[in-house]
Amino acid sequence: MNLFKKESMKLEKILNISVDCVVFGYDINSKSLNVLLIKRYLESKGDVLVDDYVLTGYHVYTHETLDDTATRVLKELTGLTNQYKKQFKAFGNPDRLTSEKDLLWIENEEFHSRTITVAYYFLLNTEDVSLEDNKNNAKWFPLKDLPDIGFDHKKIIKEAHEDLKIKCLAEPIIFELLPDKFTINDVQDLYESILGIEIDNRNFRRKLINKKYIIPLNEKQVGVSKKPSQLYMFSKDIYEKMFEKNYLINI
Amino acid sequence: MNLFKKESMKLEKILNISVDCVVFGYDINSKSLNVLLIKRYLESKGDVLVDDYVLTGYHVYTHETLDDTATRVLKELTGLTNQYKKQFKAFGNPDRLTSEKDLLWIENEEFHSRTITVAYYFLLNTEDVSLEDNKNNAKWFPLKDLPDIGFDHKKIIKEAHEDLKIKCLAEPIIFELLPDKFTINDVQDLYESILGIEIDNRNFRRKLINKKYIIPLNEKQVGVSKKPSQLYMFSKDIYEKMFEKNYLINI
DNA sequence: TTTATAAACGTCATTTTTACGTTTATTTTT
DNA sequence: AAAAATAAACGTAAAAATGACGTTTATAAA
Repeated sequence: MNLFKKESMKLEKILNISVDCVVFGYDINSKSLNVLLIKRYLESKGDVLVDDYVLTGYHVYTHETLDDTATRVLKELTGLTNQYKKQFKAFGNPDRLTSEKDLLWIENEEFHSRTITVAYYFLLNTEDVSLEDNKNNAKWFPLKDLPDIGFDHKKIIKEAHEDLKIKCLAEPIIFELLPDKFTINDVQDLYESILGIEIDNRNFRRKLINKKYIIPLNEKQVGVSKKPSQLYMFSKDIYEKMFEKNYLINI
Repeated sequence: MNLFKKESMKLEKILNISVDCVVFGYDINSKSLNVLLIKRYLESKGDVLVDDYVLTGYHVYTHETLDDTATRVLKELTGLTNQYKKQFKAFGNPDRLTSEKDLLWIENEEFHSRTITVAYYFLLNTEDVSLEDNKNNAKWFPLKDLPDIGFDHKKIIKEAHEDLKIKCLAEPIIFELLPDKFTINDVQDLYESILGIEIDNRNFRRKLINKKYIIPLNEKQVGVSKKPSQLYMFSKDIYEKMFEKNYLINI
């Protein structure tokens, strides 16, 4: 988006179309795959009417692309702009926002109950996000221990996770969730978190170390008790240069 | 969709949301992967204003799911209702319907220029569709030799094809494009059409024959010159029973 | 100095893939 | 009726990848 556009065009929302973002963040210390959610709270006359969490999202503006909407939404919540982003599905069931809580919430907001949302997921590592004084009461939740979630966002998170599972097997997007310098075990732990499986460390290590784009650094972990492990980085450049589509039919 | 809904609810279109369908059909005789397109023709005072092809699609009704819209659109064009269907992407660039021809067309129609479309693809075999006296002038075109195409539908077809390429490597959707009885070479030809690669017949044949869900029939091809080949069928049942998610990390 | 432990390396059998050569069954031609 | 042509189908051996383990090593803590 350029400034010209921003200033000269009215920011006109499309009231029945939104983008919702599943922000996945991996916490390398707790080895937890997390989702960033924002608080939805409404009370009236002392009664708590709505108190749960939802995905971050917003309407699409008439002048912007869906990708731009997603980018904007992530930026507003986290300040980040260059994270891996994938549009994975549109959700448009007529009853998707029709629970009692959702209707109460919508009354207070400026959007239709019959809204179709285009869902994206983002990949980043938890440490890159500062949640100090964010207006939305955003909070990380482990994917395995989600709170009460509004709208149809639980379903959206589940489908994002399914897409991520498939995608991380075929593309090196796993590194988007890790810091620049990581250990082989970090990668394994993350795969195990995403896929919900156990992997043999010795075989996994061999496989990864043999990749030319997994580059050992002249550094080791510091501040760990026990043997500190070797740090590696992922070279996207090398990956892309050596990449040739592998048409392995695997049915 | 049930009759009750159909009769009691007004069919109210959401004017800025549509579903477009990329109908892939494989023609086993010509070994051609085809796309079903409908004619878009407009003239005024003897001048031909618009004359090209587009995907079949329609608005989403307020009371129906996106999946239902796609199913409805396919049925109206082909009469078919049980084909493999996949929602693969939403397209919502603000300029996606703003070429001169598109604007002329839209004037005559009942939808917004700022429409977001949710794109699906369907898989079937060309022979299952009868195009006799269809109102839309629908026609099959080889994916490799598409005509002049309106809106952003060329892009949509391209992305559908990319999704199909990836998907057919990991799931047995290839059989959705073939007749019930097929030869090993049919499957190979189809993979080659979709992926645009050449496959070693001897290795491919061995691989496929060893699958328990590829079942040899007591039948051979008839009416071919040269050695007639063995016919096989695909058993979805067996596939699903023996299936266990294979978490092969392939990056 | 010893101990505990996670990291890192090694081995071998099995399976899968790759890259070819050969045989077989059928139709068409002679 | 035999021969020729050809697509279908089968076979083999080397190389690569995987799976299932056992062993060694480097470090911090005891």
